[in-house]
Amino acid sequence: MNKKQKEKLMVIDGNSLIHRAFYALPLLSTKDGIYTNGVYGFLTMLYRIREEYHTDYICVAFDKKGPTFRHETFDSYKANRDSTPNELVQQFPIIREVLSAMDIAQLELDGYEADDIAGTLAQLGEDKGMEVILVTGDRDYLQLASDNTKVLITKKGITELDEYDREKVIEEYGISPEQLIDLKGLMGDKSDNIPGVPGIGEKTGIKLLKQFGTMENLYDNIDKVGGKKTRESLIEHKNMAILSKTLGKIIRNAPINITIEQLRAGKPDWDKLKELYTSLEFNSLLSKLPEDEVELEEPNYKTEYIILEGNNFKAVIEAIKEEKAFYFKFLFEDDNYIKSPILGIGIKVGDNTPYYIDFSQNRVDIFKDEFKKYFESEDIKKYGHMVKMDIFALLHLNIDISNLAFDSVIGQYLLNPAQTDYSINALGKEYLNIYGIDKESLLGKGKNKKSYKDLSIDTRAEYIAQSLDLIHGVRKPIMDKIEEYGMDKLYYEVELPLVEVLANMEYHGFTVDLDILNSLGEEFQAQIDRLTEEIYFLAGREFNINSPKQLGEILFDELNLPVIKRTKTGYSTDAEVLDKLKGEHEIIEKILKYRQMVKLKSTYIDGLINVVDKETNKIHSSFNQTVTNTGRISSTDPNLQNIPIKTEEGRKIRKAFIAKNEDYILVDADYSQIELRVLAHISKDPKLIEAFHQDEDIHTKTASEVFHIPKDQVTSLMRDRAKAVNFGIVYGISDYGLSKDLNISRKEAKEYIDNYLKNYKMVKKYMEDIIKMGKEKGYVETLLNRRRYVPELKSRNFNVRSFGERIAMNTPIQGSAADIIKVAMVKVFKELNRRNLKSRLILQVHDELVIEAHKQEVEEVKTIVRDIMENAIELDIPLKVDLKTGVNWYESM
DNA sequence: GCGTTCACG
DNA sequence: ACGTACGTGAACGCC
Repeated sequence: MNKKQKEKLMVIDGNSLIHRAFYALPLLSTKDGIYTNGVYGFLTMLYRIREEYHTDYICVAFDKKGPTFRHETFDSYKANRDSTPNELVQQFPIIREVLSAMDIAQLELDGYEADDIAGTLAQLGEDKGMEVILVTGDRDYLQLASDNTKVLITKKGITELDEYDREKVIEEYGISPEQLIDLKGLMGDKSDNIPGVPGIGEKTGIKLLKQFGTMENLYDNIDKVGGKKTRESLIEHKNMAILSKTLGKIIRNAPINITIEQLRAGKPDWDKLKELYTSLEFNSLLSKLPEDEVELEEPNYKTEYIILEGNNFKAVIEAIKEEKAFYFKFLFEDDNYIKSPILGIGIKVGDNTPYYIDFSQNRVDIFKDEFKKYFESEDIKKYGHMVKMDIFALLHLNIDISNLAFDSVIGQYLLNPAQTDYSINALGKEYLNIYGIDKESLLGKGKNKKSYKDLSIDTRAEYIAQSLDLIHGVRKPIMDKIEEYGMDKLYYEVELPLVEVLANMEYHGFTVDLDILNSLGEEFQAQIDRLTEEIYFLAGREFNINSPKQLGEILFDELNLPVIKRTKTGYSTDAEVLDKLKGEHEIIEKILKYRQMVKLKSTYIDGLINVVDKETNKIHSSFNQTVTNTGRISSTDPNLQNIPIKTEEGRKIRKAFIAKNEDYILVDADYSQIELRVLAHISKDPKLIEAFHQDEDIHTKTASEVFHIPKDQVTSLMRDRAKAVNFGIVYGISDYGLSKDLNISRKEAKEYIDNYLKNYKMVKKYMEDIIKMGKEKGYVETLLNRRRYVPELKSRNFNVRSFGERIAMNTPIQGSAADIIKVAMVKVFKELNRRNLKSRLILQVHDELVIEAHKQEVEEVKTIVRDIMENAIELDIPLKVDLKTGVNWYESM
């Protein structure tokens, strides 16, 4: 069957929500005295709801002024209602204007109320097989709840909503949505002045309906009603009961003249909305409007440039010597600089017009002859953007850069590590309001995307020149902020020098043995083939085991295994679920094994073989310095930071990672428990500090504290659990997370955590303080003043806020550990160079460095690396490094 | 292009 | 009452 996503319709009761907003908020007004609290509250709710429930169709229903059929049926309907206060009446036209600007349909109907419109549209929607969402503050709507219609009712205030479907109504009231109409007939409704039957309230009403089902059936069997008084009242007020039921029933077939298609969510008039929000002084809503329109995206900056031909470099070189600094940027054929030839270079000095040297016709040699010494000069500063690319090019040209003084990407990353676009155009927009030449308009996209080499030399020059102008423009504002935030040390001593280290790691690469990868691949493939047959046999048919959807059908529809968990698209079949199903069917273990093997084969065997340079047998990963929110480095194409180690089969892949030739060997240095040591230092917890000074086994120690038992009686199960507790502490603990990890009850998990925090009191205090500080300042910091902003801490949404709290607890720990190893990397790199050693740093895996060491240098390298890593940053606890050597990465770990 | 799953620290 | 562990990247299915 075609399971197309159902279309969704939302109907909002305008009157109800505006009333709710008006009474929930203080009487706000603009400086001109226009009351706005109802409008503001309504719009806040509207934004909130639309964020959570994305619907294809939306409309707002209003009550029509004047009498309705209910007044005609019953004179005193709503007779006791206070009239709407004038302060609120004024606000209705404003709301209507805003809704028009949003292009949201508004419906009203002579003789009917908003709920009748909602009821009718819900019926129409359900008939068309849609999912309907009704939003109101009026509990009478619950009679409309069904399997396909959800009713959202405002709880207290304006921010929280309860969601009801048929099941939830039954759960809460014990009777069905339809029976709520009968209930209203029996008990009446004070606010609408519907009388009902005197003496019958909610309790009695529900009891009666549970017994008799409907009001009609109740009267047919009136003798069976227990309680003399109730029975007599029912008989006496039978007419009123029936009338009340009629009044309370929401109409589902009102004569509305509209098709659902007309309610499709349209395109807002942004200018009009901006004008309205400005005049209403809704500043928080202004920020929800999209940034200034696309029209400004046209380039608004004209670049000048000079193309250097022949041998006339005198002017540039004089300027460089005079200024003692220059901006530079290489142009590659395409963005993948690791594989791509170099096309040319741009150079700019101070405010001067940028120069461009194209490398066609061997002009690269001329460039080298003229400029190498300035790149290598310690006295001349170099400024750039994404300088790692440029250093990569310089390494190709055998130029050894000195005095790198600015990289705009690195600067901006420190100012805001959460940013995703650090392109020079993005920075130009942010700092200079300059909209530069768009790369896409230059090269196109998709499969017809051009390469820079398809561009004329003039276009190449203009493009590079503009980048240089922008780098020049953003340098000062970025550096001012770096200094203002106290991050200059982190910038100049850690991040900027690290750029060169990473470029060298990428350039050098990690050698692999393809024979080993190939033969492991054959082993894995044989297992996959065998498992595939077995799984097909056990399932009774062939299917795509790799498709979670098809696998779900086999397991839960055909084999009828219990459903443990669902994803938003269907059954979940992840390892956690399969683990719980292990005892239920022998197919489960086969699937787990199959998944593991497929992962190893496709990602690590085929994936790695794909990226090996077949000339040199080397893999050149990219190490990205501006991706993570915490300060860690990431690795792509391929990711060398997640090569398997936890299972023996996977771990064997590391046998393929080798030193470049027989004169070399791998040295692997990893920090022992760096994050817990950092926690000890930051929290200053005396017990934790003492434990590390004694070099105790920290998980055993934790187990003995948490389980109140001497260390020599700690079992391996206890140690494993304590280890999980320690992880939890580092991640920002929650009993739920720990209980899931250990497969224990939340109560038990909470006991572990409480015990931990009772023992490590300063850790507890750290957790509380860091959350408080993060909330006050808006960000948290690492040991070296690296910042991460945590706006989530101020969220009113519990989940978002809790997430913020875990970020606040975890980031200083994870980020400080990242600071430490970065410092160590820079120092190791410099020291290997200073001593003119042949050994090279080739990989970092968060708490581990891999060095390809010359065999004659091994002992020296080990001493250097240990010394530098253990003393990278002075802390209250010792840092400990484990060192191993081996002919491959399997042996050296 | 997004969702699910799973590899690592 | 709420309902998740922190940080990443790649392969694959599916639309």
